[in-house]
Amino acid sequence: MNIRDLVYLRAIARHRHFGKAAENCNVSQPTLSVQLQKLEATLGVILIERTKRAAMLTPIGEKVLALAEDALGAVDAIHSITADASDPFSGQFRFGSIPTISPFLVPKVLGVLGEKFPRLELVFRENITERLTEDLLNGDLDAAILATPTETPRLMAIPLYEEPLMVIYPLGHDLASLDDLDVSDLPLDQMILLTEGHCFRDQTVDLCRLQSKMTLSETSVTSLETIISLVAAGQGISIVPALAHSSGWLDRPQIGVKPLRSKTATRQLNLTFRKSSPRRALLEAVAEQMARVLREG
Amino acid sequence: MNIRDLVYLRAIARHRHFGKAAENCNVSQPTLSVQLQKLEATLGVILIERTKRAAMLTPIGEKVLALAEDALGAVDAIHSITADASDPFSGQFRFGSIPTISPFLVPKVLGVLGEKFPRLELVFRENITERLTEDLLNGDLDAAILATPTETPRLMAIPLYEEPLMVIYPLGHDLASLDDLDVSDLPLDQMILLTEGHCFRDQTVDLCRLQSKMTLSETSVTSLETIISLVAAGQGISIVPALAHSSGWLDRPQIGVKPLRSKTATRQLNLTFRKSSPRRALLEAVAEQMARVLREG
DNA sequence: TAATTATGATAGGTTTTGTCTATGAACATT
DNA sequence: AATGTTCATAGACAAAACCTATCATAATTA
Repeated sequence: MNIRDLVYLRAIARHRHFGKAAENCNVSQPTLSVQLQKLEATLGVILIERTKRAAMLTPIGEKVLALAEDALGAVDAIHSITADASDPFSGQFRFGSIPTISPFLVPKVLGVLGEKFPRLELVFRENITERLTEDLLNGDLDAAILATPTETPRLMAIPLYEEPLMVIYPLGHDLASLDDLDVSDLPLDQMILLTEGHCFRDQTVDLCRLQSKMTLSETSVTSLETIISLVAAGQGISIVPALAHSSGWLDRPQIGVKPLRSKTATRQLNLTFRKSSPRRALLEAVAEQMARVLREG
Repeated sequence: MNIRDLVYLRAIARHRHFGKAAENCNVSQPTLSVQLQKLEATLGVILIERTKRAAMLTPIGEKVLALAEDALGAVDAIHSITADASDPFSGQFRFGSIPTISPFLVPKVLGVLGEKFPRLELVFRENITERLTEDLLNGDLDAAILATPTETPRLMAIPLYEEPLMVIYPLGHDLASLDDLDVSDLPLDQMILLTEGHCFRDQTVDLCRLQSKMTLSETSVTSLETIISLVAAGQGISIVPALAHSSGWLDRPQIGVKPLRSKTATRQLNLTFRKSSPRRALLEAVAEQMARVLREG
């Protein structure tokens, strides 16, 4: 059976006339005759009672027509939702980011994207890199802002921003007197870290292990906010992403902030998504907006 | 768009794999690839995100699939109701008969048809010939038991029974002494007739005008039952169909019954229906049962 | 009653669509 | 690097839909 046949049936039922129905369907009258006969043959039932005066539905034809209208309604609905969705900048856009980025970036990004792509329905989800990657792979997420290069073969990334890292310390700390900080200058035993699972912890730890021989502290907390509070309370020092500074999170009287000199003391923010994603154009446009927000603040 | 394409979409969505879906649909994998691409092209939307690992639905694909399932459900329903209805002795059978037949015939006919055709859903409607003919023509009725030959060109009839006519009179009436009655023997001024619209009135009047010069009475009532009551009360005589007699309606102590001698004093009962009716087999079987009931009582 | 008109069915040929096999390209796994 | 898996592409072939021309039958009109 063909959807076209159901359209023909509907037309014949409405016009009660093969010729007019054919005209309405933009086909010839024999086409309609033949196709309806085929439909009737496949169903094993006479749907239309033919007269020279009027073609009328049989009782079973009425029932079939009612169901055909249901089917055609669903098909029409498919056409209408896909017509809307053929605009690449419409529909849901589900993206995530990691906890060490989202508080500084996402509020602004949501605002800008909402303004630039008003037909886009934005859905945001915060999680650690591992979970976001899973969600990307199984299709629950369209994109994620990550700070780690994509190792998963099915994913790819557009670079957004190379973010410097900053040292924060209590104002009275020895570090306050040094001008140009390097990792080797840091008292690593005083370092407050994020707990396992945060990619930013791994990056910090790698950086320290690479550039300093001092033993790392084992103090760890679950959020940058807690780190900042502890530093403000004079409980240690830490390394935080520059965005935390430019977003005003470090504007506290008890905290000093200094950049790290090393060129490797940065993290690379990327917009990561499936290589197979059919929404490349949208993803690139979104990445461009995000990069602009990051550059221009 | 083709219903088959929706089946393919569903299969790919379920198996998340073109090859397995193709196997499931009994077609080759390229067929599925090509057809899905065509579907996506006509809709202007990517429905499936292809990976070497799994083929997964895009968000719009999910929505389209949901609607496709609706459409396929309706199509399945069409197949299932038509499979049931392909039995010619199933479904609704809507028939009617005129008031001067139905009380004697329909109770028995309903019983017999219900027994012989248990899958048939019988719907009965009593009305005068004119209304029944209208209902036949516009398709609201499948058949009607009428006592008039079909004049309408689009209708045809199967003869059921040639029914004699009987004279009824009050027991003390003059007619009681005559043996073999003819219309010309009847005192037409005492005749009680049915009201206009009943074909049986017309037939009676025609018969009397043809075979007698006496002026007809103008007394008329709306039912045979009233006629019988009036005759029983000694208010006149009448002509009634033989079925009224054989059905026991005339078994009253005050009423005498005699047949009319004339060979034209009969009415022909027919099963009338549209020439174009697609249910010829059923109609003929039904007519046969009705004729049997009429013959065998 | 006969001619005319209207309607749906049928036949034969053309175009469009669907399907197959064979093969290719991209990626994942060994 | 080699192998295997997966979907896409190409070209040939088959099926289906469609069109024009024509027919048969019924309804209408002369």
